[in-house]
Amino acid sequence: MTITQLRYVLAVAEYQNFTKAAEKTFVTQPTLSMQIQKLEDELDILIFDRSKKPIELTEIGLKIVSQAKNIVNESNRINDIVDQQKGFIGGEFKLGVIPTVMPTLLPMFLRTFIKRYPKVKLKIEELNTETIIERLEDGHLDAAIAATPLEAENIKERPLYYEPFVAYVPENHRLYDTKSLDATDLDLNDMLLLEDGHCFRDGVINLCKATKSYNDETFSLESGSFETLVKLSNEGLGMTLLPYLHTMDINEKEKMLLKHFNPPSPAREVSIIYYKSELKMQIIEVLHTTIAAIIKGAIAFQNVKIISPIPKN
Amino acid sequence: MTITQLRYVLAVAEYQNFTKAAEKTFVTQPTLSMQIQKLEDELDILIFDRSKKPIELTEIGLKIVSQAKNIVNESNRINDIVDQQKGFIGGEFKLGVIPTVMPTLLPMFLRTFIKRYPKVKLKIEELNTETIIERLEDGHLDAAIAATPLEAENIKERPLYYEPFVAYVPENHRLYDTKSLDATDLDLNDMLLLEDGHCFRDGVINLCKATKSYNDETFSLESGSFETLVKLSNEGLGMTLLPYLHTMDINEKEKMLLKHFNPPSPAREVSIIYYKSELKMQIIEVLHTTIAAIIKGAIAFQNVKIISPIPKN
DNA sequence: AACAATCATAAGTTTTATTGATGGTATTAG
DNA sequence: CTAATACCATCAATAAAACTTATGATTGTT
Repeated sequence: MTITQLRYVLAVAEYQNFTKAAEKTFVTQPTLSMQIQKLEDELDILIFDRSKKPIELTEIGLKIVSQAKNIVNESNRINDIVDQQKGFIGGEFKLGVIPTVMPTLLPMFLRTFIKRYPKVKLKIEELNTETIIERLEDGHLDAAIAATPLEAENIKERPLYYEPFVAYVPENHRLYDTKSLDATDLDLNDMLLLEDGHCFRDGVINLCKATKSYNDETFSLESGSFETLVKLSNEGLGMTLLPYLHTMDINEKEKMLLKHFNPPSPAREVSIIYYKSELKMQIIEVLHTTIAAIIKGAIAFQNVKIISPIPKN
Repeated sequence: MTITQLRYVLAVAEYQNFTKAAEKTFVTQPTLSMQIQKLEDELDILIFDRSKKPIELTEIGLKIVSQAKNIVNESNRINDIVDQQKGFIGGEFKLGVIPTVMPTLLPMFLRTFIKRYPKVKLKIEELNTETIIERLEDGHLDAAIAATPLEAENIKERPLYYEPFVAYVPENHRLYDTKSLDATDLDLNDMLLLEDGHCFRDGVINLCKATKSYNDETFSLESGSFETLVKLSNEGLGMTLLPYLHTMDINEKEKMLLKHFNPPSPAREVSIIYYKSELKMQIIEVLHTTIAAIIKGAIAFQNVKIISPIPKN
């Protein structure tokens, strides 16, 4: 049994296909066939049921894959240990970012980060929370930035900042003349939301549900970007909520229409999250430090109430 | 990096000597030199400081060894998984047993066990508790039978049975005429003990200390076997304590001199113990079942008070 | 100074991993 | 029903690696 063989097994298990797995592991298909057979011979069991299309794991194969992940993870950690000892911060690092954080946070810290840690080859991908968790678990992401708390079993979280929700209330809206705004004033029926799949949408729904009953079918208009949401709002289609950082780059006229909540303002917790194996922890560490430091200049400390990003019911 | 290389590193770290490590891993010394150098090159660090005699681990080498143990352990577990799936109970199994359990317990279960699990190649070694813990931690033992609780960090315990202490009181002893015997009646000053290093000795000392003050220097006579102890006792040199199972094979005349304690009788807890990695757990499982079942016929359930086998102070 | 112990190096051999070519089988499209 | 396709296994050849024996270098010991 070799670590290489275990890597091959993991690849085939993932792609359910020897040919694809071979590409991903940068060897030819016969190599995979032979090495996996060799392992199967050595253990005197079948890991894959090749009669099924696509290929399937056998009962014992499932257990072996699970253990193989352990072993491969633990062996990857040797490199981490060495890097840490050398004080080396570098190598490829795959970071996932949720859509509603991507455009505001990234420009703020990216320049600083790559200047400070030029040896880190950051690969950033915009993904929704669900996909992020999957990819953290299968090792396709090293870490991610998402709204928390997630209550995901194998995922650890380290909060970066707390971003208040800010209301954008157009002139014709029932709340336009309200001097002071509370979360309890919100009503899903006259509010514009992001389209399904955004955790910020779920956060807002949780926020409203917490205070009012609502009718599931009245969400009439939805969009994928806050920019569109603001424009739709200007057209008199309802108010909307924006994360604080997004309110910094709308124009002056529109800024007049922003209403901050009375403290404790509803807010989302934005964290760097990573798989429990804690691989590449040094890089996660410096990412955390860099982002947390930069955000401190942008969001003043406030009394906030964290809204869960997970859809309830 | 290969699992083999990691095994070599562990061997050299253990024996602090390439030549000896080579023997133990069944390869020649140049193989070790080359493979370890190759790993060091790949990681671009030095694992061993070869200038020291005997050879020493570097700072980073220490961390790598610790992680290598993880990896090797996890990879050994693959075989366990396969065996478990196959329902196979077999292979070499190294069991340590403390001296005061060895002669009574072993004859009781060994025949049954090897008959029931003929594929298990049991290697049994008599060792004191301290050595047992070391060997469990470095993987030279798979499990052991010892008096518990041990409060050893990386060792798990599963109690097998509770063995009462029985007093052997010769005719001239101050307690000879006592009808009912309590732990509080004991005094280290007129008692014969096993020589230093036996945990049964420590248990007895704990038992006495719990009730009476004592003088550390009065232990005048000590022996390595209960048989000798009984004979010395017959010579009028004091009473002694025996574990219950040892009282079953002394002669009839001597049996008259045995005094059982009033309940709750002081007793030792005898457990099967193993390293936290839980390798070869299937065999540990069946050992536990076999021994516990057999002992049930020999020791009736009693109200007992467990005495710690660990020397206090 | 000779010796022993111990690790490194070198050269040659054996073993293993990998590849490109090909074959067999099941599935799908025409 | 046949041709095409997708996909894994097998084979033979090659490249890479692991390992061995022999030997050298260094260090500490008698």
